[in-house]
Amino acid sequence: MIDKQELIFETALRLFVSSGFHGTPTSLIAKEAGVANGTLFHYFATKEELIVALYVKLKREMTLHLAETAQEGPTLKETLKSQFLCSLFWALDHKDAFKYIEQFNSSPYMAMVSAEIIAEQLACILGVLRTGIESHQLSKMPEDLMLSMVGSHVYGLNRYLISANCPKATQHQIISDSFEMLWKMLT
Amino acid sequence: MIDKQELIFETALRLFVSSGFHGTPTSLIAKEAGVANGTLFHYFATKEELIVALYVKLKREMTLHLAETAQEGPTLKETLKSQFLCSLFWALDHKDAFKYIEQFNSSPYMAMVSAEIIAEQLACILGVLRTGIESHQLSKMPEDLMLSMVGSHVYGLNRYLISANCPKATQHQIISDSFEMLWKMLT
DNA sequence: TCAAATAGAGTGATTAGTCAATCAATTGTG
DNA sequence: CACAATTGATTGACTAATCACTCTATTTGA
Repeated sequence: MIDKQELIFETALRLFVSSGFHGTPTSLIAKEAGVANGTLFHYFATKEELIVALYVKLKREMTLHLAETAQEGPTLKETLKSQFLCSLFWALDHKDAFKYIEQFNSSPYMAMVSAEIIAEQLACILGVLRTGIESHQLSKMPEDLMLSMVGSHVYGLNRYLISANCPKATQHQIISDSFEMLWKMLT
Repeated sequence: MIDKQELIFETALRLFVSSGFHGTPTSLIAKEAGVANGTLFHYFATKEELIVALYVKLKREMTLHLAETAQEGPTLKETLKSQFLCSLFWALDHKDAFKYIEQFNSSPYMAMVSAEIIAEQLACILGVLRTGIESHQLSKMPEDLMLSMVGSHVYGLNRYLISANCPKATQHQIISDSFEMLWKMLT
């Protein structure tokens, strides 16, 4: 038996990214997912609930992947680099997911995500940064500011990689170089 | 005589930022702007046209402000710093405009803005970066990548400043420090 | 006098969400 | 094992409301 909820999620992701929240009616999502209109509302009470649930799901998947894949290195720098690389590789493998997260982040729907959920996503990287600041390996600055800087760096680099569409080897080189830039910036 | 078009722009900005594109009907924009429904469509043929026109207008204002305010310094670093500071001060003074631009940037409406318009906005900063790369004062890397990095840095810092809501003096210190970080990263 | 600006009621299409009716799977019972 | 009983998933026609946009009449200003 196919998982209809998952089907709805996948279809919604694709449509929301290509046509926006407004531009995709729930009826179309249901149709393209091959389920009945009512089924969608069996799983999600409102369209808004679907939009938010999809965001939380994608973030969870990203965080989970990071937790499973990123290696704890012998030095702080290597640990951070591993997280950096894993995040970017995940994003490159999940372009739609990444676009959706960005779109959602700067939309008013973002206000509907509880602080706990947000904190849950950041815990992993926050731990590393905090250690770095405390041990004076990283510049002393507000945690949130550093989080914001690192986050923006990752997002910006990813946007470039998606738009530039260069070969894999070049991509890896750029990602690696970018990490060095980031590291120089943080220390 | 009050400028109704400007009134519509201001109201639309406020409502779109607080409720999103979908969440704000044109009828509400007209009502809150104190004009008739038909007047809105006298100035903008469609809702989409209003959304895009508002974006272009805000970007123009931002670019114009930068062109008027940023100083050409004796060194490349000082020129760049001036642009950096001016951008951030403008953003702090126009929080809604900044949020709107972000929201628009990562929405499918962005695809409706012509390449020329986008290039027009970037010309100013691009000139400085290009000079820097050519004169080997900045690291050698793709122009677009550097643009993306600088842009993200500005956006990320601004998001932090808006959320942290610290006193003016602290803000200025953080902005100044952040520029040093950015400079370290680029060289 | 005329064109542009403004008004606001009206319209047709769309859409989020409902609901009553099946269907499939599981569980309880003699 | 047979066979109700129960539960939750699924359907798709339906509706009430909304919304983008139109139309026509009126006003304004040069």
